[in-house]
Amino acid sequence: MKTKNRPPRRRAPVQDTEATPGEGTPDGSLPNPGPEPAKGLRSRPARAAAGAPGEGRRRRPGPSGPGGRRDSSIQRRLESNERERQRMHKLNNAFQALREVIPHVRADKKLSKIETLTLAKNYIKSLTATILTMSSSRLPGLEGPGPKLYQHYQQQQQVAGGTLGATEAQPQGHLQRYSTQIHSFREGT
DNA sequence: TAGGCCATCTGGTCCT
DNA sequence: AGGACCAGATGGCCTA
Repeated sequence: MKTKNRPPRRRAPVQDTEATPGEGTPDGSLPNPGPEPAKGLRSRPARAAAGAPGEGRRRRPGPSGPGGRRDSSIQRRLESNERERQRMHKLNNAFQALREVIPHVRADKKLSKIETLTLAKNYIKSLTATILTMSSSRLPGLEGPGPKLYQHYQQQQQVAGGTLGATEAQPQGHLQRYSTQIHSFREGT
């Protein structure tokens, strides 16, 4: 298993190998805003540096076509890139916040995104199972939140799709699955 | 070196 | 119309 506690990386500022030095990239984070002859997709300098290996994999040119982009179009694209970056940063912040509330063993190792989501899902399920167990045991056989909660839970499980296995449909299954998963992460599998 | 994970760019589509 | 969202593509970093 690999560790994922790398320090946060930031992609090296794009320095267009094709762009004329001194042009564009006002903050270093922008790609070749220069007069790129608009292959539509050739904005990544590394791509060009790599000799455009995926010639056939290129996406088709944008609406502007092979004729090149106008300055206003480039400006809009750069603004869009910046918004997308901010959006992804927010998403990553949310992932980090989620990591911090999920109990897991490998405190020294950063959970990957997929691990975070998977653990969170099973953690929620295990908490749900715990609540159901506690509430139903407190008021056994009497009208109270317990039985209703459990009925509601079962309904939700059915609505969630019949794809759930028999074990999955039972509260105890979630606890077991979650603890098993934590254990597997600890083992690094 | 291969594979996993990630950041970023980009064009298309959906939504307000 | 403009921004948000999404998915594909690509390259960098890191570990086994």
